[in-house]
Amino acid sequence: MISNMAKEIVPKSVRTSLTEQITTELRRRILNGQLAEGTTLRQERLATELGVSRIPLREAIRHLEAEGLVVSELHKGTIVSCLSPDELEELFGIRMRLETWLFEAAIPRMSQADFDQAEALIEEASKTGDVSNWGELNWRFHEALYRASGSRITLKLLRSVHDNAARYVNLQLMVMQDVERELSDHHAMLAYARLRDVERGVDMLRRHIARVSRNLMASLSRGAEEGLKHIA
Amino acid sequence: MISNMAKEIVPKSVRTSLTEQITTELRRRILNGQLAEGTTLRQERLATELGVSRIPLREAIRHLEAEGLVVSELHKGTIVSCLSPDELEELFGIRMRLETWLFEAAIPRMSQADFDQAEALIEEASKTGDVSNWGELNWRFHEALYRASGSRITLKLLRSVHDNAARYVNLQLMVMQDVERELSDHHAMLAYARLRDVERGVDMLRRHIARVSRNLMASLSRGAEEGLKHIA
DNA sequence: ATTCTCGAAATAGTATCCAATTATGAGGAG
DNA sequence: CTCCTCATAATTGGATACTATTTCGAGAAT
Repeated sequence: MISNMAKEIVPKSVRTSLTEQITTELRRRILNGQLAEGTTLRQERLATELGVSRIPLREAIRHLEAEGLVVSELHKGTIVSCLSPDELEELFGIRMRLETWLFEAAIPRMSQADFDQAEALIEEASKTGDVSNWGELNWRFHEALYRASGSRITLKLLRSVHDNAARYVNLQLMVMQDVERELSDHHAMLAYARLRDVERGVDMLRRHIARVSRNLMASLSRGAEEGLKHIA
Repeated sequence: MISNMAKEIVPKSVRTSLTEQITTELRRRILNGQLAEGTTLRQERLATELGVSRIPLREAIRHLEAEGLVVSELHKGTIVSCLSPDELEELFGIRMRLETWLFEAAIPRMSQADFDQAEALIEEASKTGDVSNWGELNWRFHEALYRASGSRITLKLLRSVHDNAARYVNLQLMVMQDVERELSDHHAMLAYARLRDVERGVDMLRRHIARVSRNLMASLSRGAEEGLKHIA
């Protein structure tokens, strides 16, 4: 009985398989740039480094492949995937269509707890100077805004979309000016949500996504020009 | 040289790993109902039956898990996932937002080959009496309509959404009347695309998705009532 | 009838081995 | 010097055997 209760101290929901832990770790490394795009994932090297065998490692790689973060080619191995500017823009197109939908459904249903959490996440993001986990905080803020919509599946899908884009967003210089603009957008969206103003809130979100996309694409093409200069 | 050419007779792109083959086979079984929702996937039994070892089988299962077709619980195994009516409706919501977007972008760019392929798929679907692969043909038709949009990522994502819904659509009685209505919708969408009439084409698609969703949900609630009657 | 215990069965993970393919690199032909 | 060839190393893909946990159900004890 006592041993049984002792077990329950660690609830089942937090016990995770090794595969899942490896997936999370590899995803983290890809998102923060530790594993840059194009890097090949060597099975034995990674397995040794992480102190695991190849079975859970390979399962984790398959999971990341399904998420689009890596691509495998038969007998050649797995590399961190590389998105073209068009594909990157496509991700923002998906965000635009799905997030405005969820936000519209969520605003009338958001609870005080939702508001508080979103507020806290803005706070946390404005305090931390660490750029490497901006993507994580950014996603958690957006998720907090949409969770009340109850759209579990779409949220899971959107997290993957955010993950795929976050690498490049993080990669951008992301000057402090940009960060502050993002934060002020977030403040505004939350404020409209508090007022239950669906129309202005959704419109704010729409312009927010459009601006982030535009800035990123502009930054990318600047980077491409720099690259050409470098070659010349 | 000659041996080199002989190799090329089988292009690299069609050589697939065992993991991929297993994934496809399991997905097929889930979609056609051979593996009903709630069924547990026994690793050793399946591995023996398919004549493979557990390594590629487990990788395939992880892939399907990422697609949402199965869910795993630590130490308990993997079962074919089960969607609630709300979640099913959510899938159609995603389709509505993303497919209208893609179709709008695709119509001005569709080639004669795209039209021909879509036409052929309608033909094929109207001839075959086999309901079990209606979902596959249905998806391939829609994909043919959207491919010209060039949105590779969104298409991949939508295929997964279709797969998740197809099980339930197939499960429905899907009386011949419904099938004919679907086919006539498809004909109309293709016709508007040929006319490059974006507005009417997209509107047709929108109503098409809404009707399929409505029919499915109605059929489900009828089924639930039947279930209650059966209990009583 | 309820609870407890124990053993069977399944999953999770490790270690090791082999086959198939790809990458590499030294050496030769032009 | 460059390009091609071919043997060899490295890597992935897959199979097998084994151990450790955990779940779950049958039967025993109360």
